[in-house]
Amino acid sequence: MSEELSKAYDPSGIEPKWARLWVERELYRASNTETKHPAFSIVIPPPNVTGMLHMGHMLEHALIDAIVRWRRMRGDNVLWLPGTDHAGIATQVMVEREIAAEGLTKKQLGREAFEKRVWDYKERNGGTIKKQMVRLGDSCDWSRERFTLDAGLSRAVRHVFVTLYQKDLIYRGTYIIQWCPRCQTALSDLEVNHEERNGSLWHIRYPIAAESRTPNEYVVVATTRPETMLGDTAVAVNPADERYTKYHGRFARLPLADRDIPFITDELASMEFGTGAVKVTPAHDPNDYECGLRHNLPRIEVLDERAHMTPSAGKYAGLDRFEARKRIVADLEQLGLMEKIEPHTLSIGLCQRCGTVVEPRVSTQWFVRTAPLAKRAIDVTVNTNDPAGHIHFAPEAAGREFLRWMENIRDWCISRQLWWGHRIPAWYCDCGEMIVAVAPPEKCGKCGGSSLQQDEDVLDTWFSSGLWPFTTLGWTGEVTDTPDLRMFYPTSLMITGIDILFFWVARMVMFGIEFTGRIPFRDCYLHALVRNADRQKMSKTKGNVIDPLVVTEKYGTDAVRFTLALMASPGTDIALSEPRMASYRAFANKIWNAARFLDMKGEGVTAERAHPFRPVPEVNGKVALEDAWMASRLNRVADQVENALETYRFDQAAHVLYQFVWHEFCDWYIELAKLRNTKAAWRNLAAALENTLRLLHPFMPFITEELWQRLTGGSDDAPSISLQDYPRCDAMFLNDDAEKQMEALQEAIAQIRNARAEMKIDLKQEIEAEFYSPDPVLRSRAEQYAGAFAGLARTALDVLDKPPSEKGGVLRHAPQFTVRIPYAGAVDSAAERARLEKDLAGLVKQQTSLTSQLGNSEFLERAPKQVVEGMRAKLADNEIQQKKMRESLASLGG
RNA sequence: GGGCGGCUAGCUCAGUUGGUUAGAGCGCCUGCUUCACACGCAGGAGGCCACAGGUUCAAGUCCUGUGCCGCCCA
Repeated sequence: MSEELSKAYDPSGIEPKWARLWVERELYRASNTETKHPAFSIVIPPPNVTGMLHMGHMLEHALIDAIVRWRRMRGDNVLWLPGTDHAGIATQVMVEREIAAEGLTKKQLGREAFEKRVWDYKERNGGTIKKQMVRLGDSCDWSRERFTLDAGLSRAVRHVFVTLYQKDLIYRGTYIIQWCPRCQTALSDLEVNHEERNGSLWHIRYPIAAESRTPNEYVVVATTRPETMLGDTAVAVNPADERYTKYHGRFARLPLADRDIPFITDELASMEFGTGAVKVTPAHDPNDYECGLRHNLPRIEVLDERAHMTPSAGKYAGLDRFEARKRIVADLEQLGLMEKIEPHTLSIGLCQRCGTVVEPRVSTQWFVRTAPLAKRAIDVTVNTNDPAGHIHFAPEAAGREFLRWMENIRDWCISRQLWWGHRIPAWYCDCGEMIVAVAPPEKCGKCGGSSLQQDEDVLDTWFSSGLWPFTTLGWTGEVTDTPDLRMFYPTSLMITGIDILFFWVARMVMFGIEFTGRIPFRDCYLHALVRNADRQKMSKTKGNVIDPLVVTEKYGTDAVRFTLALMASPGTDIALSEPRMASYRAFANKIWNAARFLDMKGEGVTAERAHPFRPVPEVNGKVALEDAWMASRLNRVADQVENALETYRFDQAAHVLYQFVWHEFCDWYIELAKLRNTKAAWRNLAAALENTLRLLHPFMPFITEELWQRLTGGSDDAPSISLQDYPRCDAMFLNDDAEKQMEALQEAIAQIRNARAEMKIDLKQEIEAEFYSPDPVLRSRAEQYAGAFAGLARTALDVLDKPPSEKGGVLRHAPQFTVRIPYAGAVDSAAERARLEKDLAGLVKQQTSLTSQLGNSEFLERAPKQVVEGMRAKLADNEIQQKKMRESLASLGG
């Protein structure tokens, strides 16, 4: 190691350097020809090309990168393919805003010029994500970066569209759809969020039409949307509702519109809701639309694409929908037609993108017929033998959610009235013919005319991202076999947010099976949302956003990554807080200082020597207990981390590593090495640290790289820790005896420390203690490690070969040993007594429960032998300890 | 309205197929500049595992119901 390490870890001087070098050296370039190692592939959930990374991305990337680095170190041929999404509406809105600042609208600009502006915008802002990902150390293969509007990917989109159309899995039709009056586009059902709002239920009198000849006769309809009444074309009552039987076949006079509308009988009208009579507005309500079809009702549009009243609304024409509502309600009151107004909570649909209340609207759109596609998607999740493969979801609840949605799937509206995206490959001829084709047709196949207009609309962004796992590997529809596809498809794993399970995951599965005949990924891990410390959703408007780059600068990327991994409990949102990140910055600092300590000792380790950790013996030819213990612990930890990562338990993996590094490696192994101070001690310590760094690397890539380079010196053969072997458990090194003996010694030291603290004995003061164990091996270990007691507990240990006979002082018991501190002078007998009594009470409680269980014949018969034996042993220990404690109490007097 | 998940220490969360005195981090309390680290060391306090029933020799863990919180779908 060259220059000295700073006393405190400062990530800012280290992270950018490695971030840059990892990319420059192209360390993470995947090979599509190598066959010696299994391929492991993962495609990035493409962020919005003009966006910035938020905390959710950082979580996602921390998890992906952990898996990817781990797999790579295990020797897999790993591909993490990066890229971005054109994000239709989001991007278009940004550019619209930009040109609005210049006093322009997109219509004034025209389609071509507008599209050019968006591309300009993308050029200016499109690099941010990549820069951020590089900075965070994401180990992806930048040579394979993709964008959803790349030529090949666009070709694929057209091919898929045309193919589905030919198979009648895409159709064009006029239906009622979700419409955002602000974004001026159709939306899929998924893009509408429902929210409970306090509204009103207006009870309006609809007079019976003049032919009834009964003056002032009326029915009351209850509605949450009075402004749509001008578009009513019927009043529905339930066929079973006897209250209204007399109106069957008759008409109501629609107030404010002076039209007669028929009474119809339809299940739409619930006898329990409102008055049992409902107005039917087929042009503006999905249920009414269906009802209108059943009864062949006319549709009268009274709201236009901006949700303003149309000329059909008579004197209300031109008014905004909410203003129209006010006027209509006022006018009805004026006319004495408002029976009553009840408060009512209702669920309203909001545009996912802009929050505007959406408006159901009848229009001609393109749809994907999803049911046939969903069938296979269901099968690959429930059937392990589907020829397309089997997808495994984690956490499992996500898989169940996926299934439920697939089973109730509805057709997908895919056309969007935007100018940014994949334009629908359909052309219309003046003769009325429609041509759907991958390439622009030259002339109409029916009339031969060449005046063809391409469909104005673009496709839902999720349509192209649904193809992402294979289009990014070179699939275009015409090209279906590339070296990348052969090597990396189906991809191994998808890690993405649970919030886009239906938007994206569902569509990838359907498209993947339909077009490649195989599942797009084998495993799918759905992560939860990142919230702030108060469990609030982060939002710019609330101003409670934690910016990943800000906290990364403040605490270091490794600390933030580690926090996210540790908190990624399956199915639980992450309540991210700064104190938490600070504590893992402290963890990084701890690691740093452990390495710094070794650095000061001048102990480097070469890579060869450390693979795997094989402790060198002391000069007497024996491997020291703590070295055998460390070897055992390292291998066990490697095993636990591997199991955790294989099941995507990032939290467990991180937790195990944290405990091991801090409370075993640092608290004990380093401290013992200091006391031992032999060449073997330092060499083994360095080698164990090297192993530990490799174990940590997937979670804390930067600090481990920096320290590993310093520790090993690095080399051309070993340019990065990220290309070293990941430690794996070798059962040869597992050593239960060594672990048990170390634990006993640790426990004895802890007992003495505790006693000292209770007795308030200054640490500078050395004391004496007697140690006895019935186990001769443990006695000899205690003798051998007297130095540890001296160094770590400031205690001169006297190991006895029979239980302490002297009275007085303080006795501490553990199942394996007894410790007596004959330091009578300082004993606070009242406190000691209280303590013993408390412990004793605990033991008595345990004894009671144990004896009652062991006295239960059914327990003895039914419980496994192991459990019974364990309890017997426990009871024996318990009784011995109680006896010892009673003696101690007696010796205290009083 | 339908479905799902959660409720464990002051806070955020673990807790394997039911098995012996329920764990961690942060925070809190006490004492420490012990020559890697005060982003630290040592010690400690703190829990009717939401509530009520049930199954079982044995329940934080399984079942039923209730309450509260959250999410998804309509």
